[in-house]
Amino acid sequence: MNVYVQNRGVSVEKEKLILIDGNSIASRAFYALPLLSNAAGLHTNAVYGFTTMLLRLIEEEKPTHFLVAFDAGKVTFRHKDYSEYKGGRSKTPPELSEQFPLLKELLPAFGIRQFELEGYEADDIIGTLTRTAQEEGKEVLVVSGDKDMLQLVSDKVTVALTRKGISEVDRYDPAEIQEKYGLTPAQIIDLKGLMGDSSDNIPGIPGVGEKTALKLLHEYGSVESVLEHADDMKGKMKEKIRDHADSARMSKEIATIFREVPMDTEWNALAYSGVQGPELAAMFRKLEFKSLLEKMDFSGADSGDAAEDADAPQAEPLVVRLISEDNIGDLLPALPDVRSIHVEAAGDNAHTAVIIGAALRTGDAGYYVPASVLTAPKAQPLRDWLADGSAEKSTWDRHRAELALAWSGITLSGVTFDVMLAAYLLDPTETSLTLSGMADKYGVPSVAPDEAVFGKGAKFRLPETEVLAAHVCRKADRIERLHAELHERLQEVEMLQLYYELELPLSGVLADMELRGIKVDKAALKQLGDELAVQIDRTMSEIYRHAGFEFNINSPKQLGEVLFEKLQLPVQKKTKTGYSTDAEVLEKLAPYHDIVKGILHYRQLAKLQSTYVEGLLKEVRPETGKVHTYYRQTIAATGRLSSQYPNLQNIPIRLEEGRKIRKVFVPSEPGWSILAADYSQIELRVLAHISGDANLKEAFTNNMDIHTKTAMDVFGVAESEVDSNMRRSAKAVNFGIVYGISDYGLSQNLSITRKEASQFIEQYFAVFQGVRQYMDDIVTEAREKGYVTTLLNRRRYLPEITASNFNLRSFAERTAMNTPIQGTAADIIKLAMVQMDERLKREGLKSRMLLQVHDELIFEVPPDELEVMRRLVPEVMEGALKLDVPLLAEVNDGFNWYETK
DNA sequence: GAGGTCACG
DNA sequence: ACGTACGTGACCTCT
Repeated sequence: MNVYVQNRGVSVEKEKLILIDGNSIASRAFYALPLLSNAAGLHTNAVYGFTTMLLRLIEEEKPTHFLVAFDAGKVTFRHKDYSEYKGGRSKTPPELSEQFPLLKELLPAFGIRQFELEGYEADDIIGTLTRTAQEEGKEVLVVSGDKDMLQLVSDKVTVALTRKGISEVDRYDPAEIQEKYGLTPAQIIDLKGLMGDSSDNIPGIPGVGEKTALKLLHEYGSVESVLEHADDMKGKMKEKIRDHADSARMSKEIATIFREVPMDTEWNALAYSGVQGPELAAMFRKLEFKSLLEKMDFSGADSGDAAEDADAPQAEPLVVRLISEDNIGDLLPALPDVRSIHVEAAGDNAHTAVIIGAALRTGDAGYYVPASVLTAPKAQPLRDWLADGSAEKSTWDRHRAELALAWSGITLSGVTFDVMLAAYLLDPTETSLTLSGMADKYGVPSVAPDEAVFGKGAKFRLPETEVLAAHVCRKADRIERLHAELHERLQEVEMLQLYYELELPLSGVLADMELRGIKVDKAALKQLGDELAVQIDRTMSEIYRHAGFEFNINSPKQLGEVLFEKLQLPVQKKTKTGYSTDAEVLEKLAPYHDIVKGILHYRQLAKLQSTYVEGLLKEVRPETGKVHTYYRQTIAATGRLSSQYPNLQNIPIRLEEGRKIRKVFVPSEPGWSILAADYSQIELRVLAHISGDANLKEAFTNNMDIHTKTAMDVFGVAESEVDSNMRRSAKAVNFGIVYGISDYGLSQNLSITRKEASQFIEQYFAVFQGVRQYMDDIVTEAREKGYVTTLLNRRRYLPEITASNFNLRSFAERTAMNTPIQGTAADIIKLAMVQMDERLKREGLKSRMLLQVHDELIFEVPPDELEVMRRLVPEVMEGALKLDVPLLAEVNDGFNWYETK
């Protein structure tokens, strides 16, 4: 809040000091946030949380004075009085302690003073400064996660305590402490004296918790007074207080913040005059706080290239030439010199993105061509150049550019390097894959983030033409620079083949598939929707009848109230925010009340209606009657594709009601067929290959039913003795193996005890010893190298594999086991797609590849090619990559997607 | 924008 | 003891 005081007609900002307990806030942030880390492997989550808090405080509080205090020294004066102080506290995890140096480096960039003194804790420093500030009549805000700080509150001193994580704080003034505890700030130490504090190993009076302590204080006022009146109490309480009187006195003393730390308390020494822009930007870059870099917009208005810090490379000024219909003649002679281009288009969905303009970078200038000029008749030579496969250019996201241009009737080819794809291969877990971010990450001159130039969401605006042109040209320039840099890095990690022979060609294949789209029978889909509407209506009435009133079934909150409060059904599971009502819970509740079946049915129908009928209908292009999904090649950490607008990789199949949705996906030409081919057990075959397990390899070489074979081995029975239950268990074990098995996960999945699950796993490893060896080896390898790879050398870094936190480390270990399997399967089908595309072209077939769903490919096929495609597709898929076990692809066709089963 | 739920491999 | 299976995207509610 910004407080102004009228002072002789001039508004003068009131002085305000913020004091932060550095250790407390860093540790709250550390435990509240996932364990982020930067490319150098340094963990940064506590620093990140700290940073967001600083930014918020500066923005909202407008402090004039600022200091962060830290604990210093392992032994404080408190230990002299009480040697057990903070005993039993688990020591600071290394992932947190390594962040303190970063934090102490960050604060100067914020322009914030910091202070620590051997033998004292942060709260003593803060206590001392609040005392002197208050004596001078200054206003203070103390920020901490430690309730002890409340003793410092006064009419001048407010204490803000973090609540659930660090995103929110509760502010306390004397009135609020009175309201919440019925105590004065000074009595907070009495409270501690009585109840103790297990986290600091302060004993208090055993058996006295917050409730009792408050009751005693409300009656007697202080620890001393409580002890004096011990005789007035009865029974156990009397004994407890008498037996632990010394403990209570000492606890109170320990909890009292020392406010006479020998230090400089000069007010002016704490003055705060704002952040050090370039230093802060440099720190954010080092820490890889990309979202903050973008939000802060360090580029400023003076110069577009001002974002660099001292050590970042400077770009020489770029000559920008604005192209119009009148001067397009100037551009044409320069085309042979163009090295990189950038197509700027607005919108997340590449198929509907609106082209803003394009920049072309030659040796000595950047040319900016607005969209209106791109499509003008006079720009035909430019469009011919864009479509010229022998005119080589590099891009950022060639796939997206190709789609956006195609919908404006412009062809893009000749892309020989795509910076975005390269950056993805170098780190497929990169979550904000932006050109601006990659420029900073890989040490080429900065470029402003798009958000800083355009704004985001509803605030999206085109800046004036000169600014826009300069920005897009600068992007083209950075693409050229990153091309050289990333090519070299790909070479260093031996990914050139993966890049040039698989990912880059695939991006073109994907664009072609998506532009073709798949035809949707809209009338049939609407018909399905009408039928669903009737059923949904009926199911809703039934649910309301059981409940006795109407409510929003879609609201988990309202549904929870109905089930667990109104109907008193037994609570099975809680979520962060309340009762869990997911399908697993509802299944368990079904025997208790008839309403539950209705809800399960309603959920199923509602999902189909909203996502697969209404959602899909919205995505059908009126012009073509088709849906054009947008495959994303740089999202999944394992190398898989993902699909959006609409997602065609999660169309229902498991339940018959949903599976009917597939009937509306039809060929785009009359008389043609849909043909689908899927890999059989590709992940387990991959596992057989990379683990080299003899038993597993033999099973696939003999083309056995793998789940039955697993059941035979795990249960030690003959094939004829494997019943459906045994096969089901074996199947679950196989899934578990692929996911990086744990006994707990398997026990959940099979509803068996952990012990039984553990025995299954043990049995499995006894007969598939090569698999066990692989699982052990891959985790060790991940720990040693910091990453795992697929068969085609796709790489995924796993910094958390060495975490001291059990959960984080276990997660990383399961990922180490799973990623080579899932990722190699992704490599294989991607290879098949590139090869399939070539074969279709080479053999002049009219059949078209339409979709990929992780382990299957879907085509539309004219009648006269059905026979050849039934043979060709499995042949290409099975031959995509040679493994130690055969790959098997099964093919089916029909007149719609549903019939390909 | 986050959280819950559920669709797929 | 810790508390999860691996990888995604869309829709809905609620803050």
